[in-house]
Amino acid sequence: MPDDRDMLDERSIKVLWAVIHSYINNPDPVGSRYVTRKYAFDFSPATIRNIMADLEDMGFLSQPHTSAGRIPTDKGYRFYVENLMDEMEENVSVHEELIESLTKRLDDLREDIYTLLDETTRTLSTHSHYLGIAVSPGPDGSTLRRIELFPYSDDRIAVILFTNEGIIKHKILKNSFSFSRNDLNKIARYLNREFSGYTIKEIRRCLFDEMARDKALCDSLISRALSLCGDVVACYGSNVFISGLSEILELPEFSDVEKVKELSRTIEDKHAVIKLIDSLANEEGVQVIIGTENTIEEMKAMSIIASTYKEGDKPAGVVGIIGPTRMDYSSAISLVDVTARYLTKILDEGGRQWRRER
Amino acid sequence: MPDDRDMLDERSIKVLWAVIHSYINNPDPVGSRYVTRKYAFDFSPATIRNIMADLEDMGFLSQPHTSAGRIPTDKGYRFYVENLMDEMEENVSVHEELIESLTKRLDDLREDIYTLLDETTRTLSTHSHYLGIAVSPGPDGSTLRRIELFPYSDDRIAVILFTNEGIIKHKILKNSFSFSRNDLNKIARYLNREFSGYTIKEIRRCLFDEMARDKALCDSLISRALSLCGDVVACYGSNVFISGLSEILELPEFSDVEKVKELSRTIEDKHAVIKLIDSLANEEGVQVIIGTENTIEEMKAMSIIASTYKEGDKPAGVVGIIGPTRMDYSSAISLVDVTARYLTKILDEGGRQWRRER
DNA sequence: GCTTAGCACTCCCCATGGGAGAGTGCTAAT
DNA sequence: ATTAGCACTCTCCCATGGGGAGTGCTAAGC
Repeated sequence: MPDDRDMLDERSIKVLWAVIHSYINNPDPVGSRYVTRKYAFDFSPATIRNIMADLEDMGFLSQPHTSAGRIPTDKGYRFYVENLMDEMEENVSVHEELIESLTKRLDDLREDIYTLLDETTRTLSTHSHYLGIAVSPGPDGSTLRRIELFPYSDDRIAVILFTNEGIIKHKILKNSFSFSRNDLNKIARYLNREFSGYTIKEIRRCLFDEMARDKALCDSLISRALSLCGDVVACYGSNVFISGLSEILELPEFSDVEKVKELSRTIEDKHAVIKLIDSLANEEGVQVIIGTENTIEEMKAMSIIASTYKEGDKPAGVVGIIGPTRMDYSSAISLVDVTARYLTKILDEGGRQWRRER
Repeated sequence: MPDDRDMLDERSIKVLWAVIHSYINNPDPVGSRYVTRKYAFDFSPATIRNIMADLEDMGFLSQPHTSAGRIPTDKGYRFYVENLMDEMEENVSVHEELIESLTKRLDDLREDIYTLLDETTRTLSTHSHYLGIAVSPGPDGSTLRRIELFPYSDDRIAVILFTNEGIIKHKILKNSFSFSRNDLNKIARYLNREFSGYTIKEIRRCLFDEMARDKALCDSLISRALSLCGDVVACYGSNVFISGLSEILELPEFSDVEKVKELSRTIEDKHAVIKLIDSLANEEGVQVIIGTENTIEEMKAMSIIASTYKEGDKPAGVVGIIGPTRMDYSSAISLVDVTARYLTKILDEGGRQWRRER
């Protein structure tokens, strides 16, 4: 909202920033006297009071009750994130430490992205003291690298799926036919030739078309191969990783048990979380969702910082931080940014040799 | 403690049972008047008071403060679990419902034990309203069914491990040699011939012996095969699944946030949980650990009901429930019992055709 | 006209204290 | 051995009131 930006003079902006800055560090309503003293304004508390009253009228601040100090509204935080954060603060890059910690913890895991993401959420949460969250690539983020088949028991076969992103999925399929190992090798070769390099989503669509079109075509091995592939690809979904509950419980926001219950119910519901995060999956760079901007009722008191990590130049999955609206946006944002870039780099190194021109 | 049993006459036992029964349903200290009325004793409150005072002297009950009612001690619960539970209560088998729910949710998952166990904890927690917990088979619970190898990239190979318990582990190994697919097939055949049917732990020991003994023997393919196998087997560990935090937060025990923090810290530490559970892994039947009997400091206020599930007749992993000491032991125990048996059955059906005589 | 000092006012927070209620232990009577 | 009666203890709840922090408004000052 560039309008808002224009509505505020230098002085108001400074006051708004001071209130938010103070409130982020300490969740007490901020009073006029405190602002003048702590932030060394050349005005008396009375002047600051007038300014704060104006800011409240404009919707940037609010009062818990008459005769308490002001606290930022979601709109206030939004303004802060968009206009104030960078210019008011020299962005201290304490991120060497983070990168070091990421490197140390993640470097061995680059072949197994699920463990990798799980560890990532741990690192995010210990560094931010909020919830760390990660979503693994879904059907349109994962590119098939290879598929392997072999007999598992008399009537079952094992399918192993490798993707460029380092995801390894296995599935045991019950099959009415019994395939010889040779058959399976042939099928695997066929599927690899046909589908590797495509995303799971593309493969799904392709299978769908193929089957619709070629019902007549009855090369039985191929049609069996396709249906096999369909079975595996059908249940391909994102995984969600969240950690740091004990971190976030330390915040005064969660001294009320009801809040804790609400939060734990929400994050136990993976579907809700995926829905929440997926809307961000196609945006570039770090996304910030503040409080009520959120779609999930139980999360209206929380903010989300998220960014996609990529495989090649295609968005794969999402990493982020969930914390209270009173969040240290500045460091949270750079934390998420650095982490997403780091994951992208890891995937890049792992996937380079495999990426296929199309 | 058979001594205790003898120390208590019929009447005292009835009172003890009444106090525990009442307290389990409602966490208020139980008074003498309440006991006489609610449990239809033929004595006056004064008599009950005397009995309760005796029970307190013997350590079965305690008072939060003078002039409050009595609450059970851990020793009281222990006595209840060992002597009173079965005889005082007709064990209502509401477990058709549970089995149905297990069947519905788990039947499709029998080939993937991790998802299976995860769902199991969910079922356990929704039925008990406590925490559901499951530990997957560790090195001495898992029997190798099959090992598969194939090239993954120039300098890496993929190893897939199947166990009788339905565990499928994959690992990407960086290797200084480059193996041809043919080599890998040979190696896999060799390893399967040599090791399938043995537990991971046995394989570890065996590898160790072999390598020590046959350092001289330098059939290079075999020695490479062994070292390959060693790499995979080395990092084989148990997984822990826990769910139902939001269930357990509903209990009045957790109206204090400190308690919640403590609990969430504890269950976030998988190592501690494994340590806690592993001690039970070799016992038969359902185990009950009450409050301070526990080794972990933060869990002294909790009880654990756990049972091993088996593969064949060998204990594989553990399932259980974690709740407050004031737990509905009776139904928790049969819940865990039924669940463990069900898992055993599923494993049995999946593994029968594969079990190998030795 | 902007700024500020002064002041009355509002509202939260917390310590205090008293009363109701529940339950006990003891004693004396049955 | 059991029980009625009673004094006593302790918690919980609520009402009360003072202290403190902060506001809004008004009128005076630059």
